[in-house]
Amino acid sequence: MNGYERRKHKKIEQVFEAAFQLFTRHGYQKVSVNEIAQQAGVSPATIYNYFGTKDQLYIDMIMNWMDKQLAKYDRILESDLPFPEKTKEIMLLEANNLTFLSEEFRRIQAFEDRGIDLKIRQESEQKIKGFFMKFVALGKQEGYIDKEQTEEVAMLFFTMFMNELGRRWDSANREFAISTESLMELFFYGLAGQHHGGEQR
Amino acid sequence: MNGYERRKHKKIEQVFEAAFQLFTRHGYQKVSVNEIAQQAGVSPATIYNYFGTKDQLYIDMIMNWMDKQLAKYDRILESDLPFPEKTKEIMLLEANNLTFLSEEFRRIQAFEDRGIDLKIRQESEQKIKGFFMKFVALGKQEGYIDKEQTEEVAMLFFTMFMNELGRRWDSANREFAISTESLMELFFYGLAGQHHGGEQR
Amino acid sequence: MNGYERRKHKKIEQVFEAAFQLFTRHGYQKVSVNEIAQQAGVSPATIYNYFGTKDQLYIDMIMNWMDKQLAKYDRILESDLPFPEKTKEIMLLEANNLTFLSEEFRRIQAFEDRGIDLKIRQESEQKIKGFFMKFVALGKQEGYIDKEQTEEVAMLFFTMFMNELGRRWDSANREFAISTESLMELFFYGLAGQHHGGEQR
Amino acid sequence: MNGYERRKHKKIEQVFEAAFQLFTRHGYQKVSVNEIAQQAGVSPATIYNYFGTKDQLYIDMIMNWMDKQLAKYDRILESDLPFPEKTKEIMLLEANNLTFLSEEFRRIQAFEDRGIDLKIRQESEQKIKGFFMKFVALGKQEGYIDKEQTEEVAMLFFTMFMNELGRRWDSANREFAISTESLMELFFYGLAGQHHGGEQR
DNA sequence: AATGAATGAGCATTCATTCAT
DNA sequence: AATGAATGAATGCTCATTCAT
Repeated sequence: MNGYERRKHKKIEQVFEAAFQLFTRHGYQKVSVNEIAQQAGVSPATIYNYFGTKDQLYIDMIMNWMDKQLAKYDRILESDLPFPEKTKEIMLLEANNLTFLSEEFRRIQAFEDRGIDLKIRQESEQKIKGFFMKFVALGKQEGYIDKEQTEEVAMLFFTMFMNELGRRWDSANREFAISTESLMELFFYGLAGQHHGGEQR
Repeated sequence: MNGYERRKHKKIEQVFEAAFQLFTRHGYQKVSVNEIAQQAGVSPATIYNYFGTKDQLYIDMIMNWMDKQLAKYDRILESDLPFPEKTKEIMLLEANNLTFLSEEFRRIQAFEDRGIDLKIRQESEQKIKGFFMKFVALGKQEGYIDKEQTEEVAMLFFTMFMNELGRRWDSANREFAISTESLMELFFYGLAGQHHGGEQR
Repeated sequence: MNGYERRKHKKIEQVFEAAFQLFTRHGYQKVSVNEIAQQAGVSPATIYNYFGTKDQLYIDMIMNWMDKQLAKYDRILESDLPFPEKTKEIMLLEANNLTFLSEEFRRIQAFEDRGIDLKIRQESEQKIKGFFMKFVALGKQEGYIDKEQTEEVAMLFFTMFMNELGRRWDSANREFAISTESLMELFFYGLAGQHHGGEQR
Repeated sequence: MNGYERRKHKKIEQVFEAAFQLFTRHGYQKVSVNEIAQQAGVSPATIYNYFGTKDQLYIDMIMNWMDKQLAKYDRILESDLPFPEKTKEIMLLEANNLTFLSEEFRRIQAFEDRGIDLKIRQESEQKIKGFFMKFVALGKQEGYIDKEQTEEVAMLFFTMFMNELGRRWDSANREFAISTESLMELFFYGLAGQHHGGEQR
């Protein structure tokens, strides 16, 4: 990377950071490109030079952010912790960011019809899936996940929890924080609890 | 109700319906009051006569909608179905609406500081809680919910599922629909599944 | 006046009073007909039944108010006070209303092109002029007004003072109140003061 | 000033001019920002880029205009004319603008509570006061203003005349124009006239 | 390559006025 | 005679985007 490219890269990073902060704090619609430009210390025109549209800036920023997150999770997965600890770790580590991730995923779908570069998306989704496959496989292997469970269902269940945790985290200061113990309990054994027999139903 | 009031009531309902459709389809920010007015067949000024602001229209519409939903759920709760069937029914019946409900709840909090009529909100929240209390009590009584479980945690868990179902429903046409069987299974017995012993951990 | 007419008259008076209060406090443009209707305890439609337009309401209200004011001033003129006292009395009595009167007069001119009933205006102007003629004649007779002075010029001078007094009165609570002594002094003897010789110029 | 700044400055001047014309002709409320933009040959957004609000545009425009006026008056004060001539000159020179100046001053006070930049205002008021001090001092020195007169009262009296002149000028085409001779006479010697003895009162 | 300046289309909101009852 | 309800047109202001430099 020469001088030009380094500066360019740095500006892009500044834009990503400003965009992330503002979008997560106030939502996509409430943040103007000019605000982002100002906070990033560049001109709005520069943003358009790089990203073309506000939508594209948004998407690129998410992708960038997601890559960073997944790298973190991978590191945890490869650590020596027992499975439930890894789970808790990942869930809690960035819980306050997770709502953002999942909600934005849906939003991205709304953009699709505008000719977004699908390759990047699919690539990222591939990465997410890769992470989950590893996660579920590990859980099964260590006996914490029913072997009959498909990866897809487990993935859904896991993200569901992450989302919810993110939500609770966010509003924690307000009404109630949930005990992570109860949460793990629910995660692994459901509403019926750990000690249910099999007689119902 | 005389002629005036009947017409007034009808117009309000038309506005609620148009607002619901448009807001759920395109999101709060993307829908203009004029659009709603047009679709409802009234003038924008009429909307402002009734609701005062776009925010308030939004909130009132949600409250109205929520009341209707809860009435439906209540009816199901009071039916003769077995508990898991009731659960499934409620979760699925209006699954496509549920994302909306839960996401909007959070959004409403953002309005709070603008002097929203708290009474109405609290009243509605009371109703929701009332429904959950009944639901959880029933589940415990019929042995499907661990008696140690608090209402709050159960409530969280339930809404979490509803949200997720709503989400999947929405994108069902695309990649994967989840089997409701797996879902119920997860709901009651968690990731570890129905037949786990107690030996792990 | 029978029952109908009495009620009608009363409503009109209520409207006049509300309109006067609101217009003087907030200005013509900032006050809506609906506000006036509400404060007067009638429906906006009623106002339109009586006055036809906002403009006309405005004009009628001014005329009504002016008649009442002039009646007061007439009573003072006919009293036994010495001329400067009468002058001071009239200037101060309703000083806080005067700004309104004079400023609105100009505003009325802006309405003219919309076919306002000129008769009423001219009639009122006639009354004002009548009052001034009496006032100036009295002043001359008692030696307080230079006999060479025309009525028109004296009238202008007098209203100028009234206006200014109104203004100062209004902002009195804020910066400076002017001494009525200085004012009277200026009124009768100008900037050069009472004791000027004739040597300048 | 480079190319950018020159163009920017020019646009601002265009906006000031359009705003001045329209506001003075039709009043603050009757003129829309879009109209000003159109007459100035810029987009409404440009106006908002520079001024932020209609209120602020208004205030800035007044301040700009006032500075220009005061510069003119200063030049007259420093000329070789005798004092009454200077007075007449200043009063008449821009008489048609004066109503505007004084009336708007009051209006500006109404803006105060909205966080207007007080520094600019105070600075301008300082300038006005500076002009008056000079004016009154000169008048006293040349024997046209009673040495007992305070600056404040003299200032009030002077602006009162300016206002009234402005008013008459405006409606000059209609009913009566006032002779500047009479006016000067009144200004210096009041209603009692130049030749009054001291025997009244 | 980067930017300051400019914009047009759009949005929430208001208000004088009308009309069915 | 009086009104509650309804409205269309207008207004202040915003923002994604473009363009001259």
